[in-house]
Amino acid sequence: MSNQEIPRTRRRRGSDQPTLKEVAEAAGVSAITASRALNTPERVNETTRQRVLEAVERVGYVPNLVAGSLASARSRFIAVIVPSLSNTVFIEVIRGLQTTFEAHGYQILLGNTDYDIEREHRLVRTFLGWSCSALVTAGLRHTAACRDLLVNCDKPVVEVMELGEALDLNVGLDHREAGRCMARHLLERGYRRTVFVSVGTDRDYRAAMRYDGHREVLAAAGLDAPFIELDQPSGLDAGAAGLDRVRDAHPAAEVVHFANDDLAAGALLHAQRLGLRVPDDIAIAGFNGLPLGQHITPRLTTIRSPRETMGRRAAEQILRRLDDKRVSRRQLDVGFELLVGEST
Amino acid sequence: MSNQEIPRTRRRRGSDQPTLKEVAEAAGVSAITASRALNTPERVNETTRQRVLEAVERVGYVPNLVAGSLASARSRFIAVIVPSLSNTVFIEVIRGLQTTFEAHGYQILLGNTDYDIEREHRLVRTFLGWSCSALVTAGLRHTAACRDLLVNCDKPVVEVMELGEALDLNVGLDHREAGRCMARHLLERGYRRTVFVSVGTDRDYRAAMRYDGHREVLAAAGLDAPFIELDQPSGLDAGAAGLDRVRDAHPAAEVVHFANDDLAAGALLHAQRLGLRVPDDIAIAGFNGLPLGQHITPRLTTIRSPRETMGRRAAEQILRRLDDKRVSRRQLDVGFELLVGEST
DNA sequence: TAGAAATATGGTAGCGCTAACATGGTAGCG
DNA sequence: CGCTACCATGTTAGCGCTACCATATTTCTA
Repeated sequence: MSNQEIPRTRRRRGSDQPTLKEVAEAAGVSAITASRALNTPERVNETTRQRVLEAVERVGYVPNLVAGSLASARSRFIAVIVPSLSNTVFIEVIRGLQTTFEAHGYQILLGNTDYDIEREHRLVRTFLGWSCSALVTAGLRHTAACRDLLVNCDKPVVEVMELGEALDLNVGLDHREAGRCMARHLLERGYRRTVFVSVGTDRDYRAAMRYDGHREVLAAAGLDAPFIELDQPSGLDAGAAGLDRVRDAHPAAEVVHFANDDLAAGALLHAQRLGLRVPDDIAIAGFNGLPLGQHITPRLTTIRSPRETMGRRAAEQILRRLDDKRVSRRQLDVGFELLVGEST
Repeated sequence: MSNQEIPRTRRRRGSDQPTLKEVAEAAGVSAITASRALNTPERVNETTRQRVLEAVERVGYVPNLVAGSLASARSRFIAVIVPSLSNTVFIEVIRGLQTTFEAHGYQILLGNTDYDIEREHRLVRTFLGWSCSALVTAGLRHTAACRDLLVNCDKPVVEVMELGEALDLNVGLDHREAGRCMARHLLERGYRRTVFVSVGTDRDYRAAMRYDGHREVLAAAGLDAPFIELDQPSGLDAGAAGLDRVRDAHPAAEVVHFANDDLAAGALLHAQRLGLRVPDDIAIAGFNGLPLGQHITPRLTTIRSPRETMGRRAAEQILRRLDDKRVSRRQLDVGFELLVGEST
């Protein structure tokens, strides 16, 4: 029969980008040598390497990293999972991670949980599907299934922000102690009637931990520690509203301990507008140590958290682990610093 | 011979994670059916689909997205390239992109150029190597090689922030016009002696464009438009320093037009500390419309740029393009809004 | 100078998945 | 009833790269 079934090759090149094979042909070497010239240059002869690099230029080769990852079963991705991009705190941690990792040739895969641990779980699955080299996630609270994935994935996992019972590596600070620290400062200053103001402690549970520390210290001094939770997103507006709420519900309050500097600064600026004298009429304290607080008059008393450092340290721990140098301490306390301004 | 060369299969499973094949076996179907059950559920029988999903649960399958991308020649990555993570402006654009893309099942691959277009070029290469579905990059300035890559990659490319001669899609605002707008406002208010203060215009060239607009309007009114460039990173500190520089170099200045709100707010807070009356002793204007400016007394006159919206619009354009619905306008002006406070 | 060790390169076989084509069964229609 | 149309599923062949092993050549060592 003249019309035989020709099992014609089914070509389905993804694109018409040149491949490593074409580079190899252009350089007159095998594909594997071309691969080595690009990835482990010390394992090929210098002149060969030059020929390959030249061929890369000539044909306009862009390595297909997807194929490389599949073949080598590792990518150069670092999964970074944060609860929010609206909070400077996480941005700065990301910056620390990003700077360190990018310098070592790793890419950040950014995920945002919106404070939902189910979403965290889904993101972890996705990122593991990308064979990421390591994962960084904010906080110690996860769904059970997510914990399983993280424990069994056999990759470095860093939980950042707070300290505690971690899955693998842990870089953060002790929020309860930070709360205690500020409360002690307030007592030293002679304040007795405090109010702690926070937003959404179900989401920002670290704020709740700081409140716990605060309350503990006041309780030890035989004092009450009233608490107000605002039902709006954190920000300067919320801080202003918080101050109003305090003046309404606790007219005799001497000092307001805000869960973060955005709230505290909002309150401070609002106090200015209302013509209240800070700290004489009402004292104000915050948490985070944002630059803004140090520019307002009076300067805000707050606690500086080393956010960018936290990101850098986390990245360093991971890099060390990936280099297979054992990581000495699995838990790293980055500490904090009380900044005393004139607002208390 | 009893000791034949057994060409033993060299197994080199990347991990001991279950694969789709194992899921398929557990469900009693072929691999491709399992694949379809997960990716195109409408193409399999409902009961089959259920069996597959159940098998996925049972064996604890996590899809290998790297393999999937290689086979299908597309990933669900969107490359996002920004010059800095220290600037709220880019963060908010990223937030807009992130929210929209994550809702459609795309992952953000984040790159930071640190205002270096060579680094941008390298990032573009890397991201193309990951078969990203689309690229978003800040600004219209690229190296020639980078332009080539972007033009020839046959993927949606959006240049955000400013408007102009774009490679593909373009979402942004007219910075020169924003500069003009503020300058006109200042003239209307009766100010004649202005100073424009900026930082690193070689990097933040959009600030330079705003200055161009500012100068143009003043020149049309026959007025000089002195300019001061600070050599420190933008921030409240720099704003304070900027105000000092102006008072030193231009003691008769009536108004300072700052390149952004961080600088302007820093100056405003510094003026408070110095006991200067704003706007009577010196008026202050900014750009961006950050919340901070609206909380300071007097409120900052500034221009609100729709940053998160810019990200969202860019994402929508890309999604439409990926769905192959032709995108009507390739250039999208998101506009801006003059916010008049009491600082001018 | 033989033998070991190091260096440089190549051939082959996958990595885990999906596109393309093939097949068998059921429904629709004149 | 024969035809097409469609649906559900399977078979095969890659996607582009690198791990693993093998081989050839050079250098070093005893």
